[in-house]
Amino acid sequence: MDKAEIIRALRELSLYLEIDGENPFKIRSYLKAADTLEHTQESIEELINTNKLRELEGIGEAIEKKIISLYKGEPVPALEKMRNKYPESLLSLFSIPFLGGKRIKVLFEHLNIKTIEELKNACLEGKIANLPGFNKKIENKILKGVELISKWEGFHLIDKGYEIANEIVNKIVGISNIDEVYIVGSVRRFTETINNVDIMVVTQDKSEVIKKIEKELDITTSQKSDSNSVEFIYKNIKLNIHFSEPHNKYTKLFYYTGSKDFVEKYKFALKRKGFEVDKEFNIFHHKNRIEVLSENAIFELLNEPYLPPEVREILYEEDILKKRIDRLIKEGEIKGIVHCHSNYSDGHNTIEELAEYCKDNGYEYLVVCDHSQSAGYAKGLNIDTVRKQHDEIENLNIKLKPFKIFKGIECDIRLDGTLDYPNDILTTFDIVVVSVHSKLEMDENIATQRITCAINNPFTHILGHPSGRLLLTRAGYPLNYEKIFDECLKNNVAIEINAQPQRLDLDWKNVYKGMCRGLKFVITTDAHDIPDMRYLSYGVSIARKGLLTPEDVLNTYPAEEFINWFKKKKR
DNA sequence: GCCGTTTTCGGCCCGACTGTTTTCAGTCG
Repeated sequence: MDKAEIIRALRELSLYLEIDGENPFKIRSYLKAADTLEHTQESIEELINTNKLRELEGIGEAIEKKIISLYKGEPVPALEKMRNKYPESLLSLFSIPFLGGKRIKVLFEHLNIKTIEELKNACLEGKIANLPGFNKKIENKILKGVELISKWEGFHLIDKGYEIANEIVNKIVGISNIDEVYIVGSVRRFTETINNVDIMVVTQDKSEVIKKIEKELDITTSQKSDSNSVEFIYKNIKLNIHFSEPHNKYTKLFYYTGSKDFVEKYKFALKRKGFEVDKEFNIFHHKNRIEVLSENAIFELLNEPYLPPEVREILYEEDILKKRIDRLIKEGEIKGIVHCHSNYSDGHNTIEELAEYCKDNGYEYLVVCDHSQSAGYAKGLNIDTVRKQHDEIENLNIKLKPFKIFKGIECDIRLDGTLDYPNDILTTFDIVVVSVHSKLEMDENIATQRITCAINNPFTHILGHPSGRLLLTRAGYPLNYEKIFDECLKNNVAIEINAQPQRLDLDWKNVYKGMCRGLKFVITTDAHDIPDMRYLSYGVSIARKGLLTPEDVLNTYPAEEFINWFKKKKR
């Protein structure tokens, strides 16, 4: 087994033990060990061969033994026992809100419920309200959760899409008879979630290439196909391989990148200009096929500016789009990394390690934002720890000069809209990011009021992950965005674009709307370790989809300008 | 399960919400 599979097995075991009613600390120890392994740079081979597993936090004798067995592909008795006792499909029930190990066990033992489908039917028949640990309200909440999960079935986060798309490109690009390979579809356009990966292959020998791709990817079940595309399932994701020939690769690149509505709009515009467009997006003029030598050439036919894939959507006002399209923000323009967690709270790196990473990668500043005191689950900082952290930052600022570390905090917004520290502590931070982490079940009025109150707090600088959504897991609370945007403008508060792939919050459509109202943004990594820093590019893609330019994004500003923007605040 | 030790075993992250069981179990972040 490789490292990822071992980590999955440890987490699987912890879920089984939760159903089995084991000691909660034992359950947590497997999760902790999996977490540690995930955040360790060394390969699993190295850790085992140099006997270093036990040196890692949370890995003792028993878990070490299990990891070694898993690595060698030998059975782990504890895991085998659980797999024999409970069906594997039972674990999928953990994705439903309000279902934990205890209730899942009751469902299994009383009604033999093993799948989400069976759970849904039992809810609809009103069978679970009377079970021990359940009631009518919980039954309704579970049914609601099941319906949400079903809506997202088959969808994946964009990072998974990228990972799979790149893996496929790397695997097939060397196949003889393939001229070129492109990532197309929603992955190329950077939608936050995807339900398939689209790859376009340029070849003159389609049937031969299909066979070779099947062999290379070890997939044989071609689900359905037409003359241009073949559909497979690869690692649980729907994979479409589209084909083009060298002479029509750019029109097909445009066509398969989409979005569907965007392509339709351009097709219509071409027809209005006197061109003919066939089903495969070949373009003709007076029956003569036009040689299209780049994607840009399609835009030129319409005297339109080239639009990068991220903005090939139907949303924008034409004049706003045209004014901004040449100046869309680029990743290289980001000068400071904002909202990172250190090992003071639930991050895995020291502040110095984070700062060194930023420095080495050419950034000018870092804003450390650990969790505030009421976030006990994430080791939120009490007041003494805040002071200790500030001393450390001051010392590091002397050591690392001219690199600058700002004292930030991700401060919880409490249910009544107040912040999680008294004013005399809030005033010691350079940057206060305010976020909602708990009590998320709110209607639009309550949520808007709570967040408005936090925006109006004189110490607030940035509103963090505004919607509270976790993509494909949790919808987040509804908000009156117009009101929130206006309050931010009034109070000189910026809005975060959180680049974590499960958040991507603020949503790009709202980024566009906020930009139109004149809001300022900060693209943050919300990194909990150094590898998480790679997500910055995701945040930049969301900003580009929202048509942001560097002027709209405060962390493209040099350190002094960045911090001065917030000083305009009236206290 | 792990960890730190008074090296044999107690503590481990915890406050808040929910529904209803008026004292707590289950779940969540």
